[in-house]
Amino acid sequence: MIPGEFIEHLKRVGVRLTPQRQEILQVLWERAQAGGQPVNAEEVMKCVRSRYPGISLDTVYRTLATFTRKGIVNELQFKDQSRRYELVIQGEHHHHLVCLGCGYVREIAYCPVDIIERVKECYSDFKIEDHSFTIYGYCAQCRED
Amino acid sequence: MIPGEFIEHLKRVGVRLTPQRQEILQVLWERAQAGGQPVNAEEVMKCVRSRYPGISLDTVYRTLATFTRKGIVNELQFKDQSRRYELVIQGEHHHHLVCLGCGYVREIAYCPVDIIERVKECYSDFKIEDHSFTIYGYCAQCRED
DNA sequence: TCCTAGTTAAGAATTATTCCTATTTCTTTG
DNA sequence: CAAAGAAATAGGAATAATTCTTAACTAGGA
Repeated sequence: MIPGEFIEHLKRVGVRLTPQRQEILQVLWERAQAGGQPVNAEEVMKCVRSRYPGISLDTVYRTLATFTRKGIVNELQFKDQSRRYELVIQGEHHHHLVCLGCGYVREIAYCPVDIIERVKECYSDFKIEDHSFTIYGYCAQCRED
Repeated sequence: MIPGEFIEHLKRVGVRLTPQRQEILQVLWERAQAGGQPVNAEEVMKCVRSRYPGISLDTVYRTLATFTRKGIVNELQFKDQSRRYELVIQGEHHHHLVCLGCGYVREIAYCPVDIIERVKECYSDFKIEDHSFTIYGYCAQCRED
């Protein structure tokens, strides 16, 4: 999807289209194109402000939450204390390899689907909504510390 | 390990033994015995204060960080914003099933070791330290909302 | 017993996120 | 194309979680 298609999608699911939301979407899109490092709200605000100066941090948080609820954004929580976000590229699913030194994030294509299936069977009274799998460690640059 | 053995272990690795630390360890131990719900710092403080009234929240945080570094405690980060901790029972390794409604945590015995191995090969320049795997959803009580 | 490096309490500071409220603005409908 | 209503926004205050600062204290070795 390109930003335009996301916007179509948002309209369809009844999300009102404001310039703030469009700019936020644009930033997420550019991030995804530029290697896919997840962003936190603060970073999104800074990027958006270069084009839309008045935007408030609260709006960024609210919008990211809305996008997450509508399924076009993934909300990630790593060991550091801030939430990070990434655009959901349709047909793609991945997990993360996170450097504890510099915070750099790489995508892992593998997903433990087999375990999720097993859990679905064992705990049939539990309705699975989501899952996260993250590997932490040190990248080549950071390991010599 | 019983608390005494943890204390031996801490002494061996050069962690000074203060009454605060002993009480915190005791609380973690009792939690582990009582079903293993991970605790956050606030809860630990409350429990400890019933026996050691003066303890500060800061000490709890520092101690939990120390225990984590020494490998006797696991620090967990779920989608809610507070860190949770659990005693490391030797020879045991597990992941978590977390209810997004009530926050109840169940242990999952399975671990995606195969994927971790594959990642170790693919990204040999990355030194893996740790990993987390969490499944989110709604438990039987919470799913009827 | 004394010494000292490591530890603590208390409160201030920081960081991340959410809430409040008056104002503004999309979008629908007339 | 104007009006109305619901939803969204800015700005700042509030909350929550965690960390920092500093002076006083203490465990454990000499």
